Amino acid sequence: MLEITTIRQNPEAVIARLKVKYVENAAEMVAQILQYDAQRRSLQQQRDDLLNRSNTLAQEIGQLYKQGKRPEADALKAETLSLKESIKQAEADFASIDEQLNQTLVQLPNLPHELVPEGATPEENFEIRRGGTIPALHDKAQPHWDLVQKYRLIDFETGAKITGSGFPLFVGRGAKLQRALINFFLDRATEAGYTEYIPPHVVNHASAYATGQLPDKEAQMYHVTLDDLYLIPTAEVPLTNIYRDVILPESELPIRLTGYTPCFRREAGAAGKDTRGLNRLHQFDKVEIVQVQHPEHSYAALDEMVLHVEQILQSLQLPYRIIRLCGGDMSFASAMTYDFEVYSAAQQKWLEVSSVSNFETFQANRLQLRYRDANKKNRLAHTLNGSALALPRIMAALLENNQTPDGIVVPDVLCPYTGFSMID
RNA sequence: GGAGGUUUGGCAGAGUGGUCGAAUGCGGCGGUCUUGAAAACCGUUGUACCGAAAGGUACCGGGGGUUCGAAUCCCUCAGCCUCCGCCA
Repeated sequence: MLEITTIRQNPEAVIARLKVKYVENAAEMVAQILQYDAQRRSLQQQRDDLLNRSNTLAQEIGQLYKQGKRPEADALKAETLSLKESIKQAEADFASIDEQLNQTLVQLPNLPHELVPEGATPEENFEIRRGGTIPALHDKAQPHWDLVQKYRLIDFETGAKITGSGFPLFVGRGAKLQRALINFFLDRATEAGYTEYIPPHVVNHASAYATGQLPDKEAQMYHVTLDDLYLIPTAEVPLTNIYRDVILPESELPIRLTGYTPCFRREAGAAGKDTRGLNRLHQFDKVEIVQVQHPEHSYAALDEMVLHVEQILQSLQLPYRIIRLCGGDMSFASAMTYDFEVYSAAQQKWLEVSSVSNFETFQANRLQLRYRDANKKNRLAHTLNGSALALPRIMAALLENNQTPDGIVVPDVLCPYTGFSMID
């Protein structure tokens, strides 16, 4: 959520920035917000004046009672009766406009950073660089969904039987390889200074709201209605919410967190689209990295996170490319996002395996995550997060790219984790 | 799941219908003293919104109610603790 003061101080700049994200009705929304804001302030003044009068009267009545002046006190009570009605009305008016202001405000996306390229579709994203080499596969190379069957690594059918499609069942060396990747990613993150957490996999309404999953993306989450809890779509939600309603001493910044969790996504409306094999699942594993940063250092931190992810891909020897998303392709809450894609050689496709974003104060504003600066002023911190990394598509690319006529070669860095160097 | 207790400022802890945004202690910050530090002493020390300012308003776990007036009384929800039950 944008800060109301930013909009109040420079509405034109806000509208101009939102154009980069192709928000068509930005001008209308901003105008609406400014109008609500003005109304809200005037209504607060009215309400506060009435409350002030009521407080004064109550005090006077108390004094009069104390002095034994009952009749005088009772006379004053008469005024408070009508005052009560006005206060009730004033409070309702204020609450209603406050609610409307908030509802409009949460619908406004974050402002993109000035380096974000203008563009509406993924075609207009900006490729930063590439790394690794695309392997030349042998004649009988297969896509991963055939490989996992051939070597009995993942059983999609039984997963579907137990739960439904998109819930894979990992088996034997497939399970071991998955666990190896999780441990490998976590070790890289903790070596880079991230503190490891194992958070709850289910969150309440307040947490889902604070990181922006609610109210807009409710359909993306599995909802446990009996307890009004949500299965996490990403570890970002519980990890970032550790710092909800927190004021940090400036000296504690930056904060670096990591955690492995399964992620649950309903993917409503995505049925049939790239859903073969591991490409798109309802449950998948991911290691997430999160940073809480001083505003002055958040973009350096973003670069650092990009480098972190890049080095992991390099050590796995996967061909990758890094893309800076254009305004139209960026998420609602992000000010700048880098996507990582790896090349899945048998599918002959680039697959998104990580997304690293700086949210600046957008998320912190909802979280009420602040730090106390040198002048003892509380300021919103910057939050960043990224996948490091999402497992399924890494697994898909590894299996496809490393297949040989004799079996699938396990990358060197993973062998200590798997205990085997070849799947045959 | 049942019974009881509890939830107050960074922490500890008082307050049980009016002058309480809230005593006191610790911690923090500033100062005096000191070559420096400690100790001692003095001062200061919550958050948010409105306002040019003066000042105003709200917040004592969340929500609602009683009352002219609620941290204090009532209802309700949640967290924590203890005992019982169940259980990995």
